[in-house]
Amino acid sequence: MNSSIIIRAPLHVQVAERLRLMIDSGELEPGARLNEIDLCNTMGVSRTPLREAIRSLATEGLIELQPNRGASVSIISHEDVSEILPIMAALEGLGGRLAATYMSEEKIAQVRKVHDQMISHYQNREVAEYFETNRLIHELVTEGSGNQTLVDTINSLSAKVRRARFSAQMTEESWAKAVSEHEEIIAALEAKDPERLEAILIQHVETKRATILGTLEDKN
Amino acid sequence: MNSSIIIRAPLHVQVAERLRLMIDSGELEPGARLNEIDLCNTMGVSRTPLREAIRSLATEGLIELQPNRGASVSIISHEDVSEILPIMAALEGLGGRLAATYMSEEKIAQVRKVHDQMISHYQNREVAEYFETNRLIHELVTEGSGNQTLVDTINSLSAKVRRARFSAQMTEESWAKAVSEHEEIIAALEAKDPERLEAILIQHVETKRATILGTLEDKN
DNA sequence: ATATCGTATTTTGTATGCAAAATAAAAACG
DNA sequence: CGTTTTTATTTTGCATACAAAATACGATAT
Repeated sequence: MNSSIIIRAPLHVQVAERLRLMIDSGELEPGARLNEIDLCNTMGVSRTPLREAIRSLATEGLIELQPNRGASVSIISHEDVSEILPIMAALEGLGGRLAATYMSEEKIAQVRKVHDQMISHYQNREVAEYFETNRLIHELVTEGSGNQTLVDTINSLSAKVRRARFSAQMTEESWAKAVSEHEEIIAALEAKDPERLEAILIQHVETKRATILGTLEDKN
Repeated sequence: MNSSIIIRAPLHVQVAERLRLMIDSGELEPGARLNEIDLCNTMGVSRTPLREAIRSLATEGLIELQPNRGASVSIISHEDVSEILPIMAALEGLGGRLAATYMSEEKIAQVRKVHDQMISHYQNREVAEYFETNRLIHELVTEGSGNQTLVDTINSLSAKVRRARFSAQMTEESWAKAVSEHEEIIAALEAKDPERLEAILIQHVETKRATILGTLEDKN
């Protein structure tokens, strides 16, 4: 009885993941057309699984389909970000409220640990590491809600906003504000104060909104 | 110059729509396996577009994929509904808040009209018509937010909950409560009171949750 | 030189074919 | 008989082939 059977994911799933990565990393820029044959060659697969993957990403909204004209990486506009952020605020707020209620001590301690790392990265001005730990904290808090549908929904929206690439434009001032809000987040979480955590997280997204919309170049 | 070119949707889109309809109507029951060849025959298309459509619906969550074992209509569990409804509450609340702020007088009047129809259907105990007008009101309010991403997100979640088919179990009491909440919804909208509309809509979903979870049979 | 038309090439859309995996059926064994 | 093993059938996964649409190119006319 071998219970550890290796089930390798179907090609269309692997391809979808790889495409997602290429889009997220910027290797495939917004607006870039996806030539099926080229992608098939670089990935070493046939068009069938590639096209299936493209359809998936299209329903996720990462890719746009034009009949008989192929697919292209969807362009995230100023307006899109304006629409998405209020939704994320509401959802992160909900996530925080639930997390403050249901999260275990161990998980909270883990968030605290990552939080301290993030502060350290902030002090050392290690931008990439800061953003990664920042992202991880939000992920951990959201997961702390115990609501997987919520996690998935937020991740889907978050992936779109991330592609706007506003990060570089962050000022010293807005950065400091974000960090101070994070101090409040961890405090509310440790105090297990749902209403407070919800309010802070909503405010936090509002700060993010101000930062992004102040600097985002609309390429439409 | 013919500017009204008829662009017929790609087969995989048509197939996806048809599958969505079959799932929503119950023609394809939760858990039902999707035999590719059978579906190809009934729809008169080849496996390629069918499979592309299946992949799309899978990423939407309407269908579940098992590697080498095909696709089946995903089963909406008690737990899924418990996860989705708080999210819908937050999002409908947000939608209402925005709608109360931005919705035009004309649009509000339109909602009032449908609301009055709904009340009439309620009084005549016309269940199907009641549910349809009810759904339409929520759709109009959400659309009144002017946030298309929000509309799409809510619709996607709503489609999943709808498949739980709890409607028949609605009691006279919970029905009356839902109607009375709708009176408050229309009042808050006409009064253009964002906070109040948000609060009522959140409460309204909570009422729905109580109704559903009290009656939903978990088939897992 | 520019514009327009027609042709060639590329690219996408759909169907089909083959291989591998899973399921069902049948045979062999206890 | 029931259980396992073997074989056959079905079903899915992936690749390829062909058709239709779109794009690129070039020739012709103005």
